[in-house]
Amino acid sequence: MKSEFTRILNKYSKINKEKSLPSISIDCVVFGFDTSSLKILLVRLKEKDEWALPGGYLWKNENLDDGAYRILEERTGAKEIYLNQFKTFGNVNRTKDFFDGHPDDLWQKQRFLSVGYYALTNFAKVEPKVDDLSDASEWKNVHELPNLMMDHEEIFNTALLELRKGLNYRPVGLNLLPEKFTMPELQRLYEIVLDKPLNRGNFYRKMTKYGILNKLKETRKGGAHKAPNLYTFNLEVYNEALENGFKEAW
Amino acid sequence: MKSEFTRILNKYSKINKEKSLPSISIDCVVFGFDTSSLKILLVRLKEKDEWALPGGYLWKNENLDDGAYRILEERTGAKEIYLNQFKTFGNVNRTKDFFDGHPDDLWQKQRFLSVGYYALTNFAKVEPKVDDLSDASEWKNVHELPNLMMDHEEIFNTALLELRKGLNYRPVGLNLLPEKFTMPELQRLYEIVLDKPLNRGNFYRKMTKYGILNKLKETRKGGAHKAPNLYTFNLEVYNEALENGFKEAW
DNA sequence: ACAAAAGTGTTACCCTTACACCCATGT
DNA sequence: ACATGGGTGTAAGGGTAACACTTTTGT
Repeated sequence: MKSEFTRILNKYSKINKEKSLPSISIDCVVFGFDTSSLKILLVRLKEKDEWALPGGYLWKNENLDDGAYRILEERTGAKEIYLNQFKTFGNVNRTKDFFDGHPDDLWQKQRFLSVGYYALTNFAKVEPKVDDLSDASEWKNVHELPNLMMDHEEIFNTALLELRKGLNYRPVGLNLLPEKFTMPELQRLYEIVLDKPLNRGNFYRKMTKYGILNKLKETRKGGAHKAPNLYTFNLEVYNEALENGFKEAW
Repeated sequence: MKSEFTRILNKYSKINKEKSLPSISIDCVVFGFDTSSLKILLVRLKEKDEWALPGGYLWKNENLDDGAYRILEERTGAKEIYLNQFKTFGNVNRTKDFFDGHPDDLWQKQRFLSVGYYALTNFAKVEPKVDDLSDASEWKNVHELPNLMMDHEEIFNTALLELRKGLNYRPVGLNLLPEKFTMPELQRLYEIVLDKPLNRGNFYRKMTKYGILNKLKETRKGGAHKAPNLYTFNLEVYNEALENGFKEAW
C-alpha cells in the first residue's frame, strides 16, 4: 500500500526529472527577528519526525541566485529579502539513509550538493507556507531547535557564524525592522543576533558614525514613556556598505 | 573530419557520464608565490585561444572537498596545499557558447555550476601538468592575465578579494614559504598578496604578537649581508588560528 | 513623579601608523 | 664602510569599553 507521502514524492520525482538540474539543491536558513528573539523557519516533512531547512531544486534555466530567491518566496511569500550565499555542502554521506526504503530511481534519492543561503526577514512580512511534502512550517527559536534532518544542523551553525561575522563589515536591519524604527530597536536587533548585551551610548555613536541612518523629525507616540526618535536607513549609504563593507584593515 | 580535440572530448564525455556527478564542476584559483610576484596557474585548452582555471568534475562517490584536492593534485603534483572553498558560481549563461559546434549530448556541454576553491602554493613544490585536453599549463602574473574563458575572470577576481580579506583574520605562509624562513620573506609575502608596502617594525611586532612563529637559533648564511634570523611556524597556534581566526570584534 | 529615551562627556586602554634610533653582522 | 636585518622607542591618532551625567518628554 502506497502512502500519501510516497505518492507525492513520486509525483515530484517526475516533475523534477524534467525541470530541475540534477545533483544540486538549495537550502535556506531563514532568520526571522522580532523584538525579543532570533528564530529560523523550519518545515516538517510528512511522515518524518525531523525538521528541515526550507529548500528546493534549481531549475534548468534559472540562475543560482534566482533559484534561491524563488524558493524563499514560495516558502514565505516575501520578496525583497536579503539573501547571501555562504557555502556549498558536498559530503557524500550528507543525505545518507534519508530515503531508504524508496526505489533507487526516485529523483530525490540521488546524491545532492546543497548550496547554502541565509536570509534575513521580518516575522510580520512572512507567511510560513506548507507544501505538498510538508505538514508544518514554523518559526523556531535558535536556542531551542528540534532535531534537523541530514546535515541541516551543520548548515544552520555555519550560517549563524557567517551572519555574526558579517556584522563587522555589513549593515543589518533593512527588511528586518519596520521602515521607521528607533535606536533601541536597532540595538535590540544587534543584541539578539550576537546574543549579548551592548553598551547603549557606544552603540549610538557607532551607528551614527556609519552614516547609514536618517534621523526623522517624528517620534513614536503611544509608548509608556518618552517618545523615541524614529530613523530610516539611508538606502544609498546602506547599499554601498552592503556591497563594499565598512572597513577592511591592512 | 574530427579533430584530435574533438576525439578527446568525446572520450572524456563517455568517461564522465559514468564517473562524475552531472551539473557540478570545480574550479581552482591556484595562487603561487615566489620572492617577487603573485601568480596563478592557468591552462590552455587545445584549439582555443583562451586560458582557463584548472578544474574538473566531482566523482559520484567523492566528497566535495576531496574532489578539489584531487583535481589540484592532478594538476600540480602538490599535496598538503591550503584549499579554501569561497563561492559557487551558477549563472545560466556562464558557459554559454563555449562548446558551440559540438553535439548537444556531449557531457561537457551541459550546464554546470562551478564550486570555486582557491589554493595557496609554493612555486618550488609545484609541477604544472598538462592533460589530454590542454596544451599548456603555466604560471601567469596576476597583473598580466590573458583572456580567460567563460566566467573565469570573475572567479579569479572573487578569489583574490577573498584571499586579501582573509589576511585580516587568518595566518598565511605555511606551504608557501620554505619550512624555515626569515621575517623579511614573510613580509614580502604579505606585501605581494596585498600589493602594497608594509612598515617593517610594525609588521614585526604584529607577527610576533600573533604567536604563530617559532624563532630558531639558526640564521641564514650565505647572503651578502647580515645573516637574518630563521623562523618556523608554530603549527599548533597556526592551525588554531586558521580554524578560529585571530579576532572577531563585537 | 517616574521611567524610558537621547545625547554627550570622560577616562583608560589598546591598536595602528609613521618615524627614528641603535645594535649586530657578513662581505 | 656599507647594506641589510633585528629590535625597540615614541608620539599622534583613532577606536572601544565602561560608566556616568544631563536633558527631554509621555503617561
